[in-house]
Amino acid sequence: MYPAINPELVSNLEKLGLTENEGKAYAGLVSLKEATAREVHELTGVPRAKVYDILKTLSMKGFVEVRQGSPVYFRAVDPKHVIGRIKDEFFTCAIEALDQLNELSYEIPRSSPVWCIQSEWGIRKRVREILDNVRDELIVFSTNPEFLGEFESDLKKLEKNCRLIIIVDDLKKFKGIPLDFKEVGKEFGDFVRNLFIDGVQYTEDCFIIADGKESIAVHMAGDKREAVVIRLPMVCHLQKLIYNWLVEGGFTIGTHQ
Amino acid sequence: MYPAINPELVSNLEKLGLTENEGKAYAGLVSLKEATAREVHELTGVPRAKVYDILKTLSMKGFVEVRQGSPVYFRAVDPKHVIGRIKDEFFTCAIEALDQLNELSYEIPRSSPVWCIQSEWGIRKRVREILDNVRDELIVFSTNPEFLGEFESDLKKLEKNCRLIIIVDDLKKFKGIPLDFKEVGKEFGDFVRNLFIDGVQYTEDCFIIADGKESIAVHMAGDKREAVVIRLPMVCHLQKLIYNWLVEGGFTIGTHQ
DNA sequence: TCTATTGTTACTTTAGGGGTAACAAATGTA
DNA sequence: TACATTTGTTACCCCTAAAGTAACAATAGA
Repeated sequence: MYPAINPELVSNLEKLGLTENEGKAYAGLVSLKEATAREVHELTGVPRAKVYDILKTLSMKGFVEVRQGSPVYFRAVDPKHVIGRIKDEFFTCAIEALDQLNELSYEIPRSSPVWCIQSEWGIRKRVREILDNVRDELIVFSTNPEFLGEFESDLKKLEKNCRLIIIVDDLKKFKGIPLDFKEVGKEFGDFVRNLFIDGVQYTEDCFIIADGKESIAVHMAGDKREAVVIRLPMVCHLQKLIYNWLVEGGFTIGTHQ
Repeated sequence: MYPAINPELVSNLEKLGLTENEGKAYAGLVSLKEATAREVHELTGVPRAKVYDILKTLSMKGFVEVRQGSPVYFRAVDPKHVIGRIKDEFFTCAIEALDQLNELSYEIPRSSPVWCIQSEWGIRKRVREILDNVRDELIVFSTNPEFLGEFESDLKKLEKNCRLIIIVDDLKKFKGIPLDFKEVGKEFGDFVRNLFIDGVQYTEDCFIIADGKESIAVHMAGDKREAVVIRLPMVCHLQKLIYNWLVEGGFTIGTHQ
């Protein structure tokens, strides 16, 4: 059993670029002040056949001084100098790398965290995922009872587990769904039923905000369904807007069972 | 052939602790700003099967941000932050290692670069090595013609190739050796012939200074021969002392052929 | 439903570092 | 001078990490 060199020290020296045996040998020499290779081996456990090459490598790195003779004596260079040298080289390297990276014309992209999903199956799967991950609160807005009806069972479960708010444009359309609904004011209802963007009519099948963190907007663009997933920080803002609409816009409060 | 990421940049990032493929992927992302895994693969050449795990590893290290979706998009964290983080961790490690090394009670050893040789053959071999390595100047002092005579041929060669100064305590003793000698003053001669250290008589068979860099002192301690090899910086000082002795002490100048 | 793309897994190869045994050279002793 | 001991070196083996490839599973789009 070799008397241990502090394993943490060896680990730190490895992080600084030395191999395990180099770290042991150097630490051993620091401890012994001046020593033969055999003494370094006996203290540190570095194999005797390896210790000569390792000390030679350390010498070539400038971390160890050698006194030729038989036996050869080795002496550690002052740790302050060794660590200083390692730090300097690392710094030089870091600055150079930073310059090279900066030359790659780095710019933080400004695009918000938005993804488009264009397949029907993908949209439904993602909606279901979002519903599955709700913890505290879910806000739903819909103008399409057929689409919303697909998630009736999911929503029934959520009623029990979190604060569920479902807002629709027209209560009459959703009376076949056994859930509690709120209705937006007529003005807003008319607004969402008459959305045109670039000559294409949009209808908002579903807009969901989960826990104020993530939202998905499912809409028809012309005759193509598309979903957009949106994350922080816009979502919280949208959430507040919708709450405000609830309070200020005024709308018929009705429920169906 | 993949469009190369600057190999020097990759090498620098490796020195900073990233693997080769991690460095390539990170640099690729910095260059692309925001990209899919396939785009990173196409730019950098990192194998497509590897690139997902590598980007995930970089993400866990905090060097890359991930936007979930299909496909997943990746974005590089600002290099200034990444390199700053790496430097901070390295610094912490370096300081800790230095503290640990200092706890080993390191002291620069004060012993001068001196080695002892105790075998007759070793002494002769080392003297011969030193004579073989002379370039410009050799200073020899001796009180033992038998010992000095062993190196007559070596010294004859040196006469032609460098500045050779041989000083002896008594010219008469060395007349059988075909070399030019100088004789020390009587006072010094008496001194070296009557050296006692710890009750043991020392006789200086030979003292050699080669090129002002290395010296070997061969002496009898009692009835045991011993050699001491000495290196910088004391040697230059001794050399100057001897030169001064030559000039100031005054000694009979004689030569034998 | 089929095709293309994305993402993952399993396997192989290479290089570097660590360990051991044995040998050559040097030193010390009788 | 010969022998024993110590010093210093070489050859070989093993393991791990990283890199590369082929194939498969999952997902998205038409």
